[in-house]
Amino acid sequence: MTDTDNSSIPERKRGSGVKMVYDLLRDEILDLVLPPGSPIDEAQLAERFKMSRTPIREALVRLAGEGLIDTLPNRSTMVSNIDFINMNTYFDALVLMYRVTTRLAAQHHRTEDLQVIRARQAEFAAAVQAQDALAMIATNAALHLAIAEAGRNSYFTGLFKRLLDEGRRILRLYYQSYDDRLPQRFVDEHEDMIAAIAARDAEEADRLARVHAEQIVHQIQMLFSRDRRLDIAL
Amino acid sequence: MTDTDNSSIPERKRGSGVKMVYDLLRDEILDLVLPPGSPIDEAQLAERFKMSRTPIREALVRLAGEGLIDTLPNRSTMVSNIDFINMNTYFDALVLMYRVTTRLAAQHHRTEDLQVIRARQAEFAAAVQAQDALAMIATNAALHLAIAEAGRNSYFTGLFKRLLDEGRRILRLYYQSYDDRLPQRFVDEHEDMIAAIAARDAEEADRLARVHAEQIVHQIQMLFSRDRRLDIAL
DNA sequence: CTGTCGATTATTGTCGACAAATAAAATACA
DNA sequence: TGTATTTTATTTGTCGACAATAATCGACAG
Repeated sequence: MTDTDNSSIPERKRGSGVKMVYDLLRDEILDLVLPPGSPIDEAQLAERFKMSRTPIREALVRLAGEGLIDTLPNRSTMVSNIDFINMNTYFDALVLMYRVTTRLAAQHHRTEDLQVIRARQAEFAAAVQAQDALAMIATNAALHLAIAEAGRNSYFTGLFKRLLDEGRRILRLYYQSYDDRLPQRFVDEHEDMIAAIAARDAEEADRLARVHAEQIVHQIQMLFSRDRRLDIAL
Repeated sequence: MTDTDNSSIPERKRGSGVKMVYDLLRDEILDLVLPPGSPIDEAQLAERFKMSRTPIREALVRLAGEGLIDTLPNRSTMVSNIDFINMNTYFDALVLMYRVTTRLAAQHHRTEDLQVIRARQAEFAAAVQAQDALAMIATNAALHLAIAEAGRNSYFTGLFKRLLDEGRRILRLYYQSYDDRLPQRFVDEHEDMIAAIAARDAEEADRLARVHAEQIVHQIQMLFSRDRRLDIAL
């Protein structure tokens, strides 16, 4: 698994290595390619990327800043665990952000925003049709971020993006539990939300977003209460 | 300003240097000791703290991750500017967090939480009495964080803490504009909020928090629209 | 006098090596 | 045979030096 051919990229630009390592590790962690608890070895990464430990270290510091890896002083560093204990508090925050961003979108969107939103919705529907779990996660996030953008509050958008990223691992578990048979229902709910936004009905948009979010959260909670094996596996 | 006597701490423990530099720079930035735009020189800091550039660099990476410093590649790094353009979006987020945390506190607090909250309120009142602006910022944040803790949602508490930290520089400008003659009104509003929490009246707690937050925001906006010199000064 | 080009300089990004710290292994001892 | 202690090994944290890059300064042409 360590024999990825990187001999084809012998030349790197100064300063690009950190970002490359950071992005790659981040994706691998969030997509559960590196499951929680996986050891992160600096020397190994240094060899793999043909660079010194210094830039590797910088990437790891950034990942640690986002809470994606845990570093015990002078000892090993590993992929951080998914916090199942505080999961409900996370979901509360997620529901709130769903509501707020959708409500603001209904209030402040412009006509051109709707085109972007509908395009994202079409992509999500396509992912659902194709039964591609990873694409569903990505396009769903893109759709809701497009809605958030239409709300014209960059701060909320940033918070929301952060929140979605943090939950990506949980969503990954959720969607893969579906075995890629998937919820057409989400597509319909999205359609209703978009309609409410277009009608500038803030209250209805808020309500629909709440129902939509709580429904997803409820299903995820069902999954984790039904299937305790996941706790052991991680 | 660079001749702080650090000769008295010749011995540092392995790994403590990064945290020391990080904490110090963070405080200096947030308290406007290092105003926005101040250059950050690695070599200078290395000499000042009698350590290599490597740990300095790690501290800077973390600060950059929080957006407190801006790093242009291969060139200088400086204290980041306060984002006055998106300030209103920040305030919206702040108001929302004030409301949510206070509402949750009314719903979920335990009796022992109230003791902590009242202690923080007393400290805030003392800071107001003493006309100590920095202490007011700190104790006000501590009070609202205590309320957030009582809401029993660690995720919201974390978000709120982050938000308050990010706004610390703006609040610093605000409070110092008061010339330390200060709003007894805030103390009273806090009292009302605490009473609503104690009575477990979520709606009233939410309403009071909203009024409280919007009132502060309004005053800050007044300050910045009245006093455009601040834009130039930074 | 002004603008462009090139050399100098200053600062960052990266490297390889060493030192400190901890865990694991090996050894001594009861 | 089991436990305590020493030794070894592995990995992290730190250092000083070097390489790359952009700003600065100055020479020179217009």
